[in-house]
Amino acid sequence: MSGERSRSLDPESIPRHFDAEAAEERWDARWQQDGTYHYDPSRPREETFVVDTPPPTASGSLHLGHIFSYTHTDILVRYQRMRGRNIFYPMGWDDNGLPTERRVQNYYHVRCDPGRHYEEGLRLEPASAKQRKERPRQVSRANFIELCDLVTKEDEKAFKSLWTRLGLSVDWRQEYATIDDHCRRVAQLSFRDLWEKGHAYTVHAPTLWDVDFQCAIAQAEVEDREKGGAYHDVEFGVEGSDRGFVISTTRPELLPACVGVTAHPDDERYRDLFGKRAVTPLFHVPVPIFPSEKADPEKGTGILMVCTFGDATDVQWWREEGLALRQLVGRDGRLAAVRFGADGYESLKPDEANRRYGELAGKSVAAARTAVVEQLRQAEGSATGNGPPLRAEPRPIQHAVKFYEKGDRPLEFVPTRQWFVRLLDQKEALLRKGREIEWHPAHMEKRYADWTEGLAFDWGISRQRYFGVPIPVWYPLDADGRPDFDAPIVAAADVLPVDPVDAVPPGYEEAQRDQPGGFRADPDVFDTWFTSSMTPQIASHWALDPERHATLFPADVRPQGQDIIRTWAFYTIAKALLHEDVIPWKHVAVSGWILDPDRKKMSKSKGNVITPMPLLEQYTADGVRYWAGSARLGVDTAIDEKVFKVGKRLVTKIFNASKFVLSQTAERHPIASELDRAFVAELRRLVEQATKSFEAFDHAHALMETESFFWSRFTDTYLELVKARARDDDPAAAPDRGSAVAALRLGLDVQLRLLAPFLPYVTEEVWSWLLAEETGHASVHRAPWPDAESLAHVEPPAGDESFAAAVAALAAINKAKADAEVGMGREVESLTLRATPRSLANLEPVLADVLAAGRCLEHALEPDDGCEEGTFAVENPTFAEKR
RNA sequence: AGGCACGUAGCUCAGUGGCUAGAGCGCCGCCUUGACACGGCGGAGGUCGGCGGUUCGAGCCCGCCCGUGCCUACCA
Repeated sequence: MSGERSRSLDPESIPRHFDAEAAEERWDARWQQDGTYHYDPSRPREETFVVDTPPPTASGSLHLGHIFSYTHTDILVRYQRMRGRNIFYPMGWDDNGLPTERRVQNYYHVRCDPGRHYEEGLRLEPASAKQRKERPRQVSRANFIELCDLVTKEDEKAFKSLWTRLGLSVDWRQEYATIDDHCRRVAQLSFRDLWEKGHAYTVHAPTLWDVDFQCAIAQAEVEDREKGGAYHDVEFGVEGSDRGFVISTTRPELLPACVGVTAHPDDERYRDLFGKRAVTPLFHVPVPIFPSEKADPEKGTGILMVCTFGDATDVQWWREEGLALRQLVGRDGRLAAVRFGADGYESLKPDEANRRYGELAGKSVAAARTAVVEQLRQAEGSATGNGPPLRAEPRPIQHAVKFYEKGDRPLEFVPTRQWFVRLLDQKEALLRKGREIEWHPAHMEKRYADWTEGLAFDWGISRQRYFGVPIPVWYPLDADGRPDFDAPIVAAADVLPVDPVDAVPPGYEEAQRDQPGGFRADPDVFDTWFTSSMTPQIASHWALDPERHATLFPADVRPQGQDIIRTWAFYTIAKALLHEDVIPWKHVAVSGWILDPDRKKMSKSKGNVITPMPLLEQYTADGVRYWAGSARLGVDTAIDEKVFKVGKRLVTKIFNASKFVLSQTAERHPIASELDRAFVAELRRLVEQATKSFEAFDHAHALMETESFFWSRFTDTYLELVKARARDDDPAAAPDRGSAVAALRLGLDVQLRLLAPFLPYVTEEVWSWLLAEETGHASVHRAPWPDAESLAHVEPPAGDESFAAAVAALAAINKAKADAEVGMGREVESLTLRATPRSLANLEPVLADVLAAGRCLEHALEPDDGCEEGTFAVENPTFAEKR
């Protein structure tokens, strides 16, 4: 050896405490400036790792759930980056949809009128109190979208600053918003492709309808809510007979919309009625009585009325039995004005029917219900002539009612014209694709499969909203001005994105808009999922840049929450299937829920949302990331401040231990002492385990193993054991000292790399002190992930047990000091170590380090076969006086 | 009602059929040590939800039950 000394850190140059907030700001700026997280488009697909980042709802509130799942993704990404992968990690903003619409309507006091044309240069100020009292200003869809853009830009800033503070290693050059031109183009191209392939169709049919938003809803947006209701027992008559029967209904207001009556074919009570006609009370409408397997003899009275439309089964019966259509509930949720006795509204007593219905028309569903019940109660003479048609007072029940997930009133089935994507004929293919994808945890695939198997409707993709991607379609109008829905004009690929309200279809002129013989624009927009189901293709520039698409699609991983498996994951898989018959990504990583300390799911409606910034300030970004990183994928996790605290403690410990290790200096010598070689062997096992865990998408396990090693194998043990040797000034001890300093530094280097994906700030901070220069890797986040190979230059230890023996012997000495209630720094004048001969043999090559760490002056060894293998007992210790 | 997951120390969680079931926090006691008192050392703390089965051996596998969460179904 040349006598050259290792470079070292002047501990005086390092602040006493780690200023995390300053470090976060400094490193965020530095990473941006250096392009540390930039994607390199020149590298091939095999070296690239593509993340299909969830675009957060820009107008949504920030809460801890965001931190949780996005941190999981970032940890995985940072690991892959250190493995040498070229990371494609974009960020999108999901800004179209209802939440933004509502905010913009309030903020500017405007309403969107899709029939209007774009006003160039329209600039609005936030509405004043005076303006709010006036009628809202009507603006075109394009202007409305501009306003939405303005508002969401602010929300995006808030998210971006949170993501930056949290240390997400996103490439901010790859940013998109689901309403921007590029996303609109991709969504409309998607529609074109589906139309050309025959997967998209338009039809006028009963559809799930929200009466407040006056908008169609897809199956995936429906949720059940337990609501109070009541069974109303209502007597019906039988045509040409003095018989009657009683049905039980929870929706008496639909009585005037009754178009049939059904019971189970085997039900003895009603068998003789099949084929006859029932007569409804109050309205005296004769309706067919037919048998149906779907009627449950156990429910209610076993016989029930079929209305247009009370529920999904009514829609089915209506189709299968060819029943009449009496659509009373309108798009606004109020009963329409109709006349009984007129075409399609047969009644045996039209005058009475119209008198009664006149009291209902124009009423909301709820108000009509009250009114009908009163009529049923008051009406004279039931069919059988014994009392009013309401045979008993309503019996309250609790039952599930379908709601739009963002809605306030129950959904209705209303016949409207909508666009659909055929999915029912794709179930098998969808299930196959689901099985091709690797789900983490694996059981999440079952959720997807369950949903897919339970699919009851095709995907309704048109929405009667404004802030969304317009459906790029016009309809030709015939000589009477009626649209031909069977021959839609779909905009050509090269004019996209297009708003058909402003653009004119080929072969027409603007003057022909809405004129007989002219054309009419489709005023609707796509379901927001229609766009967000394209996030992998949005990033890869599908259908626009084949070369980029080939490099970035399919993606490697889709991180997401379990609540949107049936929407985002499902629709994304469907789109990739329908467009290119491929899977959109190889892996899905599903994060669990955040639960509040009472184990309730955190949600805005429960009011138990925790905002992340105060936690970041109190526990540092690394501390918060530690909390997220310690939770496995798919496992629901309670918010527990203890865990944040532990994370912060780990950050502090890393800071202090690094300061110590890097300030040691010695002549350069190879790692040759037994304890040092034994430590490196332990380190090597850790590297193998952590790598294996990461490869299995188990970041939490990798963190646990690394953290546990750091405390119990490094700072509490190895570091204490070599401390004295690392500072030994005796020239004869130079090789041993050099070995110690080299091993300490290697140990720190490796552990910093293993912890870097979890704790990017503190690891980068201490890395920058010395290791950046020594290793030639300016950022620990671009340094290679350690592997067994990188530790192969250190000779394996002579014995497998020497490290464990050293740790156990030191623990025994520590315990002797604790028992004697003296400090760990106290010198031991003499002691006897008793252990099995084998344990003593294991201890022999590392004994000097143990005695130095225990500050033992005189010692004796006592072989004893009676001892437990691997343990040491300290006997007759005598302690020096306190210095 | 069906499905999936979970149930381990006071709390939060590890645990690959194989020694006496682990960690951290919290609790108790002790220690100013030279990287760190934002620290260290030691200790107490368990019927692994219950019952049965398979096995030489079960926290782990199988069956039933109880509890929790979620998904799906349930609107007459």
